[in-house]
Parts: sequence; C-alpha cells; structure tokens
Amino acid sequence: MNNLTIGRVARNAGVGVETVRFYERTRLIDQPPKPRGGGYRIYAEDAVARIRFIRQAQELGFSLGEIGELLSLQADPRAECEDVRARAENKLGEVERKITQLSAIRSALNELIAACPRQGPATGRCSILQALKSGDVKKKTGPGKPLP
Amino acid sequence: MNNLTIGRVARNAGVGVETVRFYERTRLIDQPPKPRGGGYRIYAEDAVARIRFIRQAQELGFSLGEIGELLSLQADPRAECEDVRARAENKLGEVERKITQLSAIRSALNELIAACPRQGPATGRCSILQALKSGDVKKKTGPGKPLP
DNA sequence: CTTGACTCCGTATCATGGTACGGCGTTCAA
DNA sequence: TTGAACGCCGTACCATGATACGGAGTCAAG
Repeated sequence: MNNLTIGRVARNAGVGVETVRFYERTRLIDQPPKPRGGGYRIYAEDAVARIRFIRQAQELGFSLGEIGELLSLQADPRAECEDVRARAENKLGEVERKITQLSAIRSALNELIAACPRQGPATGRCSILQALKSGDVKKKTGPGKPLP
Repeated sequence: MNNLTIGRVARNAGVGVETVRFYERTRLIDQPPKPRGGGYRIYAEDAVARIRFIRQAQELGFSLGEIGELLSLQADPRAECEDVRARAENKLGEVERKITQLSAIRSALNELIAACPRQGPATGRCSILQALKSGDVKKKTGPGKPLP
C-alpha cells in the first residue's frame, strides 16, 4: 500500500527513521495513532513538511525548543489570539535580528571578495570581525547549541 | 593594571572563563604567550571581538567549525588569494540562502500576525509550515548540531 | 607581607540532538 | 504461505559545545 509508514516519512523528509522517532519523543511531531490491535503507525501527510521545516529552521540557528514554539504558532484558531500574536511578534523580532546580522556578514564577504583579485595577493583586509559588533551578546543561554 | 587577563576578556565578551579556555583549546582564538617565567596570559584586544563574533555566528546557525572557516578568511594578505576568494564565495552562498529562508519565515510570521486580531479568535491559518519548502534537505550531516 | 581574588591546568560532567542496536512482531509480494 | 524487509520499543552510546571542580601558583591592594 501507500500508507505513510515511518520509513517512508523518513525517506521523504531526508532524515533517518531514528530521527523521526526522536522528534516524536520530544513532541515536535505527534505520534500518529496505531491501528487498533497493534501494527504500524500511519503518519499524516504533513509530518514530512514538519520535519523538513524542523531541519531548515535548525540551519537558521533555532534550537528544537524554539522550533517547537514556532510550530505551535500555527495552532488552534479557536484559542484566544492575543497570546499567539505576542509570541509571533517576539519570533519576528528574533528573525529580523538574524537577517540584519547575516546581511552584515554578507557585506563583509562581498568586500573580501572584491579585495581579492583572481590572481596574486589580496589588496585589502577583511572586515569580517567588524561585521557584527552589536555588542548585546546574551550570557548563559545554557550549554549545547543555544545558538546554532 | 589594565592587562587583559582571561577573566576580563570573558567578562567583556559576555562569556565564562571556561568558554574562553575552550575556544583556545579548539583553536578558535589563539593562546596568547605567557610572560616568560610563568604567570598569567595576556590577551590581545581583538580576542574580545573574536569571541563576540563567534557567539553571534552561532546564533545564525554556524557550527564552531564553520566559524573557524569564516574567521580564517580574514587571513594573511600575502597568501595567494584565489583560494580565499573561493571559500568566501561559498560562505556567501550559504549566507544568502539563510537570508532567503529567514525572509520566508518573516513573511509567514507577518501573515500570522495580520490574521490575529488583537482580541478574539484567529481569522486565518498560519502558513509557517509552507514558508520553507525548498526541499533540498541535506541528509546525514553528522550528529550534534550540524544545522543550527 | 599577607590575604583574597584571580589564574593555570587536567580531568570530569553536562545538555542537546541525534544514532545504533537487539529482540521481537508485522507486512506484503512472490 | 513464507521469508525478506520493515516497524516497534527500550536502552545504550555518540559528537558538539560547553561548564564544573580541585589543588596549586600568581598578583596586587592594603
């Protein structure tokens, strides 16, 4: 059949089966009901999109916890909206800060490339360190990858 | 005196002393010479900027390894430049991809906010999952946080 | 010249985000 | 109908990126 079993979900999303199980355990995607009487779990179509989203958001520097928050924003239209709105606005701020900083890095890289002739020694020096000097580095965000 | 000892560097950069030592061990910042005869290491001014850069780049989804590559781009103007240029162009591509994806997330958040009245239930549904559908999710980038 | 804060270094421990394994049960295509 | 491929679950292990600890040495203000 064409049922979305865990292996198919994993292959479609470009991750391993174990990763899908891990995301389920950590509640990033919900565990699909098992057919009564035991057997294999069948996933909803959007599980694949969710997993792809998770992976890409990680590359953008969000932790799994933050990604959970992002995903929860698309929730329940029956809930009072004020709270969702507030959280969305917070996330929007984070996203805009990231875009600003990446733009600064982009400029520095462009300068560097411009200063580098296709042959011979560099004609200028790179300002990559100077690119990000916003100063407000957060302290104590916890171990691991708060950041990435 | 006003010498930049490890504690001062750490405080200025907004990280712990152990983190500075860790970055030294992993060669992200170079170990400053110790005054002959043993004593405390004195850091160059730019150590602080380097550490701030590292922390911010992490929030943008670069691993420490990638950050090392970025930092090595500002190197030695006497080296043949072709290689530096090529690596800078690669990084530039990565950065531009990130900016594009973050912009998509930004749009989705803006839509969500627009759909959320300041009171009462939501009037639309969020497209955050649809924001990122570029599809080319890398498989098997290794454990840990390849991504963030 | 003491005292208290700071540094040094090695080694241990931690949280995050997976990845692997093994024994068993389920599917389904030939 | 059977067997290879897949799924289930628990538990163990792994890499990255820190963070903690302890005992000994160093500095500098008072």
